[in-house]
Amino acid sequence: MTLDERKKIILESIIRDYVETAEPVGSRAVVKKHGLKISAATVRNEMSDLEDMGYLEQPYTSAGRIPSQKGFRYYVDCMMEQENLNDKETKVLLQLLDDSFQEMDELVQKIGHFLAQITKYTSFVIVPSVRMSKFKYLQLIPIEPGKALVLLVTNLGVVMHRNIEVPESITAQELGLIGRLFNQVLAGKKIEEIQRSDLQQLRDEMRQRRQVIDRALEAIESLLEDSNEKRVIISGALNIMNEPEFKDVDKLKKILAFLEGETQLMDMLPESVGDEVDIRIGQENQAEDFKEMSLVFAGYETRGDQGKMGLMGPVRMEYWKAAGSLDSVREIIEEIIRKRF
Amino acid sequence: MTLDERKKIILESIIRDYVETAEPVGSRAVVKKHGLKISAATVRNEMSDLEDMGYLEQPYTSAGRIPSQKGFRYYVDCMMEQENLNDKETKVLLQLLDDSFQEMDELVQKIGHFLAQITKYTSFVIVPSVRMSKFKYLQLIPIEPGKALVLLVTNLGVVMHRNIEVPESITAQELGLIGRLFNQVLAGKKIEEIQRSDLQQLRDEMRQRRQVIDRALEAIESLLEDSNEKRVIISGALNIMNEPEFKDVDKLKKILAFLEGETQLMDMLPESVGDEVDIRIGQENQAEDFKEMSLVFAGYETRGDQGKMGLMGPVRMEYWKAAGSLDSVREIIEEIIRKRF
DNA sequence: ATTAGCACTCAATAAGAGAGAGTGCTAACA
DNA sequence: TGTTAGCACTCTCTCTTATTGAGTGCTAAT
Repeated sequence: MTLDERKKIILESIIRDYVETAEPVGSRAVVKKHGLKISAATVRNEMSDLEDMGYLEQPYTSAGRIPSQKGFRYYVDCMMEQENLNDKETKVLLQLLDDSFQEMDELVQKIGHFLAQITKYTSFVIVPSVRMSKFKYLQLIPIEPGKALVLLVTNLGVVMHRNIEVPESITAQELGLIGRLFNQVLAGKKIEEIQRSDLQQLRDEMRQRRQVIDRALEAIESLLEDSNEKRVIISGALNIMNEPEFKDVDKLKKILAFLEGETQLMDMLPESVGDEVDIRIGQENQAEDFKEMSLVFAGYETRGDQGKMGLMGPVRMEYWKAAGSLDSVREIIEEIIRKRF
Repeated sequence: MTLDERKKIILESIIRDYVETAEPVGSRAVVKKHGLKISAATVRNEMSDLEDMGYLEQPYTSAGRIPSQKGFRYYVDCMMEQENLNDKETKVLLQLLDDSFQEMDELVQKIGHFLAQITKYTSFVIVPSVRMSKFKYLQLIPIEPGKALVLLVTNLGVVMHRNIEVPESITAQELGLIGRLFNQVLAGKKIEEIQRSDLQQLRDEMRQRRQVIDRALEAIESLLEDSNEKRVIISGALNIMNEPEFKDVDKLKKILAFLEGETQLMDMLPESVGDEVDIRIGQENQAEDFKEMSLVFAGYETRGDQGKMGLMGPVRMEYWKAAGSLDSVREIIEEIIRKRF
């Protein structure tokens, strides 16, 4: 389905206007705004056509028109030009990331903040799963009699730790030895591929310290579970409150509650995101409480798992800016990740 | 200033009613609710007196009365009986804390959740500062050529880590040695008391590795800064949305924005909290954006620094429940902390 | 195909009319 | 002297009823 040039101009004009003002747009406004050489009556006819085609709708007889979700979809698919970060914004981002950050989590936090701030929408960033990164180093550190610390470092620099109980009789040397053996066995393995069976031989060799090995493995498993849960970082949630469509507290509550249950957001996203920025408009979203929101998201590649990031706003959203920002940010941070990790 | 018995009953009755319904309370309602043996007219006279004294106010001529902030203050100071956790709630809490938690942060997170859930208010918990805990263990772990990990464990089990750069030439043995020397020098010292000068001798002895020692110190310092920033954990912020006084989005926004800037909340609290649960009603709060909220908070003692926790809600708040819950929770977690740390 | 003109529609706002809850005052009463 | 019944009065809330104005859809002329 393709529209003739004039209809496109009118549709775009209405979308731009509506996104800006959140008010229905009338035929006169369309003519004035774009200084069109045609009369309001002509525009009215065209608008009527566009409504019949489903791209516009009328809140009530004889109000102006607002773009339907189908209208936004058409615009996004066939007409929209992304608006990437401008020089100033890019500079801000680079400066932000220039300060040394310690690990992925910190980087990702900063990205989230930046996106929310620049677009005035709500951002989310999903930290690439530790599961996909590679085992680099493990150490068992005696803390006090009967207690030790399992320390795990991956190729992405993520450090995780957990306390375990060990027999009081065990010596620092022994713990050190066990750690080194772990390292030998697991070196370079993907974290998610670590299996108890990998350590079967080790377990057999060290009969009397089998318990410690098991505890360490349990610790690793529980670390992975924990780091799975906390993978979504949301910024600028309060920006939603500035949108007139959410001046109603009950609507607002639904959205914020939805965001609080972070897994719900994750569940809406596809397993893996392609090269393009992806857009979900209103009803296209699965979750019932999210059908008045739009979602713009993209993936970013890391050594290991793919990360995801995105922006959320009302259906009346500046898709061009959101998509463009994500695209620019992706490029910049993929570059940084390549260098750093 | 003390009130006669009947005025007290009437004040309490109005407070209880108003807290429950958020509506002005009339004289008839007071009589009915408490099955008083006096007439509505008499109550009206008493209410008029209470208004003159400043404990009640009228939204407009010939509406019912609502308690003034001064009224709440009087009630809280002179009449209120705390309502501690009941058996069921206590059981829930104990069960929640029964699962092994790894560190203070996790414990505190759970407490926060619990408080918010049980009271339907917004909770905050301030994690005791790492500064006050004691140095227990430090290790320098070689990660890859030119990079090492500084690992710091305190007596409260807090583990912090940070990457530093080291000369490529340095060996694992050397790093281990430096770590051990750090341990000797710093053993048992309060974290906040660690000074560069403590390590002067060490620096002198190890001329050619001075740089590594400096880097490690810098890492420790930056760790402390980081852990200072993130000390407030807020739960149940969305509960505020259920209060009718915040059905207006702008008011809501102010409060939520206030909570987002976590230091603002911390700045309102006294340095150190006494034995009693403390209550700040409405205007008594310093912060401009918080003058329509009330704050109920208490300290909890740990080995080292004092932690704080509290509940926030509208002025029309169930102070008895909030204060009682905090008191009970304090008792329970201080017990746990004594055992665990 | 385009446009000017005009009647028509419907939300938003304002103004007015009860209704109802609750008070304050007065006068009677224990 | 404290308590109470009775009643007029006040003020919000809600429900109607105009009024306004933006914007459309249709018709007829260009």
